[in-house]
Amino acid sequence: MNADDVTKKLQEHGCRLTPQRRLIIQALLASREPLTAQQVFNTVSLEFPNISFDTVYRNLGLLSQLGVVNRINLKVKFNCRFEIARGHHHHFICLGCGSSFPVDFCPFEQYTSELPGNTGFRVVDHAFEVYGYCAGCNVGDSVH
Amino acid sequence: MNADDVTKKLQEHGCRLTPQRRLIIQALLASREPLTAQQVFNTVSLEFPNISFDTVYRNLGLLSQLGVVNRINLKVKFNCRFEIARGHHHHFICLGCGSSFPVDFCPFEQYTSELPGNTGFRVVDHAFEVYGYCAGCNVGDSVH
DNA sequence: AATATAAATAGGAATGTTACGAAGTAGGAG
DNA sequence: CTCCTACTTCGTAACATTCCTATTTATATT
Repeated sequence: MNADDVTKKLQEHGCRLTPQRRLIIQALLASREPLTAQQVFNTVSLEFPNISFDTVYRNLGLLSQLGVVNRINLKVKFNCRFEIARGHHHHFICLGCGSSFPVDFCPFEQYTSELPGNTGFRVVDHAFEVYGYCAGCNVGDSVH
Repeated sequence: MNADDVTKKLQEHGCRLTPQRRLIIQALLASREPLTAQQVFNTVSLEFPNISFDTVYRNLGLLSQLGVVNRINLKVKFNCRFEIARGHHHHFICLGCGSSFPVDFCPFEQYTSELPGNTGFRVVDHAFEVYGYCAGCNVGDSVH
């Protein structure tokens, strides 16, 4: 998934390619980690100071719907993160510093193969996240 | 995990059993679905009209830390849900109506067995969620 | 190149979730 | 019964996300 793929997908759905949208896509493409809406906003603001939060959220929502961006909800905070869909994968999230690392293992096939027959459910998405502490953050957690 | 187990766990950690706390636990125990903080608040408010949101959040956080409650972050909305920890399981979440159904399949063992050796990560938690539409909500989703 | 129009934007206000600090309250050990 | 400390309430605030409306603009079509 590169800039052209995204552009094509937008055109297919009659969506326009505004400078704001282009910059949002660029920010996601340039990042090796999933970004929060705030982070996208910050990045785009550098080149486009007047962009509004609404625009960022609207576009992240649109791109997610088009399937060119993955929306990830983490246990860490109550905000989600977004990343360009480049090959299906999941995430290890460090509870210490918040950084995330790709996890190639995907449980979905095994899940569907073990799924009992006609449940009436239509599955469209899934999430698998692993939480813990990365090498730099290996500190204990305690109550109180 | 029943009311006594929770009580014992609280005592073990020097935590008191206030009426508010008791009602919050009761609400979670009585529900077959994970509840949002708002839903817990609503339920408890019926018997304890003066309870504050802060108390609800503080207690849900504490109970999660003690491991008697699972905190679940869903892709659906940016709020989390809480449920009494009764046997490890995951969730199918309906994108139409928001209801959730238990999923017994857990990918964690397979994940750890396939995990390459010394990564420096210390894993403490994981999440697996399946999203789709339940029998009652089987409608398409479209852009625009 | 000019035009029309549907789509997209900015800006601000609104909504919803979660957290924090201070001051008072009460559970339960002794 | 007393005391200590955990706990609660209340107000406030931080933060994420969405809604509203007037305005602008990308792009297809002339």
